Amino acid sequence: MNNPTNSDDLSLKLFVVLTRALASIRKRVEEDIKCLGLNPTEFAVLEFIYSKGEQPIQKIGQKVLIASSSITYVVDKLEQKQFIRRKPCPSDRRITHATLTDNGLKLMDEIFPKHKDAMNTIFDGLDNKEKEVMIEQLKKLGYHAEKI
Amino acid sequence: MNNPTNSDDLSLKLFVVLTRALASIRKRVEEDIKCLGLNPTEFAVLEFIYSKGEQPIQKIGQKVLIASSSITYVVDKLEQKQFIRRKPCPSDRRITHATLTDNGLKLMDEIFPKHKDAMNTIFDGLDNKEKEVMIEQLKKLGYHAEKI
DNA sequence: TATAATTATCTCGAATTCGAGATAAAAAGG
DNA sequence: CCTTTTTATCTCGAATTCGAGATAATTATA
Repeated sequence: MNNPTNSDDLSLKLFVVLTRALASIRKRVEEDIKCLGLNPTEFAVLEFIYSKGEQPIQKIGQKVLIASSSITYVVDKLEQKQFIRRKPCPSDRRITHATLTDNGLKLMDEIFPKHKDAMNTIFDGLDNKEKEVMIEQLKKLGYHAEKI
Repeated sequence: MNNPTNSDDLSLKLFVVLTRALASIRKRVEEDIKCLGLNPTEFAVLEFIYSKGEQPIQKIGQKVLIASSSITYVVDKLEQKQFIRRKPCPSDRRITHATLTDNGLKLMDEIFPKHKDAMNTIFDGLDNKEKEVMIEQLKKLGYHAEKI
């Protein structure tokens, strides 16, 4: 327990535990989503447009952390599934917006509340206070890793 | 700050922060590794064999959390790079072990200490006490998500 | 023992992601 | 106004991962 070599490997161990915990969590989140014929990236894109309204494709990519070539692919898929539509921007012809179709809006109105419930179930291993603490600590970790 | 709607979305927020923090961290870890011509999965496989000695391919897959078809692919790559070698198991002819080559052992002897240093730098946003707390909380989260 | 179930690995095709580079439009600098 | 730089999106090919199913060996069961 208080083995002196322990502190050497705390970072390694934290990395492993972090990776595994998020893998377990993702598995559950994915289960919640894939029965709708969506993968996590597609859901994240819909979620972003749902909360912020129509968005330039490039902004979406930044938000869901994927490369520009990948966001093109995801938007293609969502357009095929009729959940979003591309809409050229009148004031800047480089920009294409993605906007929810009626279909997409109806879908999100229906599934988003359920999704939040599912998330609360998945994260029920911690109480609210613990979640708040972990959010702060993760931000610290993330900021630090970002600016190294 | 103490907005009453806050607690509703704590799980959602924790998921986002968790995802982003790990993404930032992974970017750094990947930088540390890719200059060796390895990707994170390949490194994890080498790390596992390095610490545990030669292992059945299937055990490696379990440890690094990838599907059986993927571990075949990764072991192929590492064999091409001459860092590991396949070795049939004499007592069970279904099993193939993967073992480090001299090359692979030399590589790991050289890079593993450096890797640990890099990890300590990456995780330097938290002190040891905070890391220990986070490890425990993440385990709770992971166990819970696992057994839902 | 013969049959069924399980286990370990592999093959194959599909899905998702990336990076490099193309194209086109807008902005900045002279 | 012309050139250069930046920005937004897309195309293409490669890398990585997965799931379904094949094969072969081992173990369990009738």
